[in-house]
Amino acid sequence: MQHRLDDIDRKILALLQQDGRMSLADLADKVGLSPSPCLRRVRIMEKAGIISRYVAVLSQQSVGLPVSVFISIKLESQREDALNKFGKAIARWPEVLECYLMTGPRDYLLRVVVADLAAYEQFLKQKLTRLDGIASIESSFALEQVKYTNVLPI
Amino acid sequence: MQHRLDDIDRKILALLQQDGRMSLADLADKVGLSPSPCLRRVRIMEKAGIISRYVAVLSQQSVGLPVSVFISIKLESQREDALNKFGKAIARWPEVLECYLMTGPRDYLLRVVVADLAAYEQFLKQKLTRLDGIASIESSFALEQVKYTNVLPI
DNA sequence: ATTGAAATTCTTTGGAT
DNA sequence: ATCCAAAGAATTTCAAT
Repeated sequence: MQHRLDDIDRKILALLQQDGRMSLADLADKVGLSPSPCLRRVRIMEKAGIISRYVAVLSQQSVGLPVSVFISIKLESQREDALNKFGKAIARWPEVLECYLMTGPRDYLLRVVVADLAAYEQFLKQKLTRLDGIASIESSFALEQVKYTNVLPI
Repeated sequence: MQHRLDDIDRKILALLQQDGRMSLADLADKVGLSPSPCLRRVRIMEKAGIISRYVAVLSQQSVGLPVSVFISIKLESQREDALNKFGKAIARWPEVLECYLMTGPRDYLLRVVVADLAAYEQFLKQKLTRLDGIASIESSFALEQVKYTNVLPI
């Protein structure tokens, strides 16, 4: 699973993180290879799971889902099965874009994306609060997305 | 800037969010169009900014950056120029993948990605705490990324 | 707005270094 | 491990509906 990345690999990753549809010819050119070894490297990194997937990133605004809500959740029990059960339930809901198990007083941190406050209320009432084992919920709203990138500082 | 999406558009977006490299032939087939009108729709949504970009998503683990830290920051002043200045400084640092201006007692919420605790300490000491105007900082660590997706529930 | 086919460009394979 | 060149796919354009 461990794979030693050299400078060319890192350059390929940096470029593909910025433009996942860059043509192989361009990519090869920019890293100083010809297309076939460049493709070879890309395929190796895909198979190794270094490149997980290629996706289109949409604008939340443009599709009518401008609101990000961060929800901190404390469970009644931190036993592993309780945590796992909760995690699985959460992961099924499409409104939840990110979910982290956290250190500190709160167990989970979620980023939930909705159209407006009414939709958020619906999510809370019809989904989140119907789960068993929640001790407390705390919500904060994002007024502005100042930065949002997938680019890892490799 | 407003663009009315029909069912086919939404289907295209759903598919491209899951696989940004799906071939046009496949995509067209799955939404019940021939390639050219399908491409037309994609191009329109790209130009309208609905599709912001195409990217490769990497595994944090595999590239040696397994740690996500959420940092809540309160500023001394919430004046617009103070907020903007802070936002711009934050956005420049590659360790910061996400940054939100928030409601409530904390002004900013950041997701910072690092290799380990030592790298986090470096980030704090050499970057974040050197900014003027910070009243307080609070960090929580993600033990596990339970869900992380770009797929918006359109 | 969509079709279907032609033209172009890109990806992918394989033999040679 | 990389290069070059040929083969195979895919994207993109355009005249017609």
